[in-house]
Amino acid sequence: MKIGELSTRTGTPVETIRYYEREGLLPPPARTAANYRIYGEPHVERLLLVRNCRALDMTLDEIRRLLRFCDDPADNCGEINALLDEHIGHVATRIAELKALEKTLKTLRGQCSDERAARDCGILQGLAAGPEPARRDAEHKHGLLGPTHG
Amino acid sequence: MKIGELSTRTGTPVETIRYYEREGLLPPPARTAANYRIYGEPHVERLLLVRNCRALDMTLDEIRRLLRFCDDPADNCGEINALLDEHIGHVATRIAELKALEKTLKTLRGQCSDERAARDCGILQGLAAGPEPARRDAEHKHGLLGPTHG
DNA sequence: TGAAACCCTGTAGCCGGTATAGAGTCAAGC
DNA sequence: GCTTGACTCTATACCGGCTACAGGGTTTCA
Repeated sequence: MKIGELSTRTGTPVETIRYYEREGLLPPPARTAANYRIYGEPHVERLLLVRNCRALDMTLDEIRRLLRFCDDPADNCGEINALLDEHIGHVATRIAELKALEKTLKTLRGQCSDERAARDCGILQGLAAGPEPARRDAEHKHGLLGPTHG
Repeated sequence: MKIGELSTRTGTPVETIRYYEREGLLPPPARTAANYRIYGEPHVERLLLVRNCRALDMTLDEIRRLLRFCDDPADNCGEINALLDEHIGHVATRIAELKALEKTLKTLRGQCSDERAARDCGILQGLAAGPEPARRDAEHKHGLLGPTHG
């Protein structure tokens, strides 16, 4: 099948498929005389595996590590377990961070209920003062967990 | 004060300060004869406000909208309240998404407890099958809320 | 035969920075 | 007055994970 069919069968944009190939997540497929990529069932399976992992918010690097085991199915799977544990840790950490954030935001929101002149707005004052002074110095590193906004 | 002092006083890397200036979050400061940026107290306050907002995971665009009210303090602050409500909504949505993710990941993790050959690993099998088939078609758009990993 | 739909490569953009290269400037010590 | 080192400047490239072109070539179907 050509790339368009692989795209519809996996729900993956064509450009993303080519991107994954460049990134080494999909092996370079055979080509027709006109240089069109030609895929088979194994490619479908591998791409679906990649997309499932992405839906679980794994990085491409984590996925690359996982795919090594598809290529060497005799290897001990301990690393898979470790990788998943690590990833679950990432997600849990991020949830905790966001919950703290939500609390701060709600407190801040409570400082101004009605509509006033901006200079009297408790929210703006709260933001200028610093909602959580301790956070400021803390380098604010998410580690592998990025911000909420893209 | 020069940019280095503004940097240490606000815990903001020098490059980031220049970046904020380019992005219109900080006004272009006065310059010395040697073209060095010179800042005063108002710059410190404004930069701290920006950094506080970033610590709350607001986008630079949201912060720009907020800063308009610092520049026009007589304006009605209704939009500030709306902006914050919207942002709280973003965060709440992302928390819900991550909790669902965490659940899926934990279920998946439960499929392989001991160390076996990768071909027999329940996790890898679960990933190949697709942990949550319904998600696959759903375009998987986070809206304004990005992935967990940076 | 000709138009539409597909495919190719290459490049640039998104966000919020971070990290360089290469040059200029300033303060302190000798 | 001269050197050393810390600071500053601009400009540019890079990160992840795509997405969106531009400018071509190919296939398919009427």
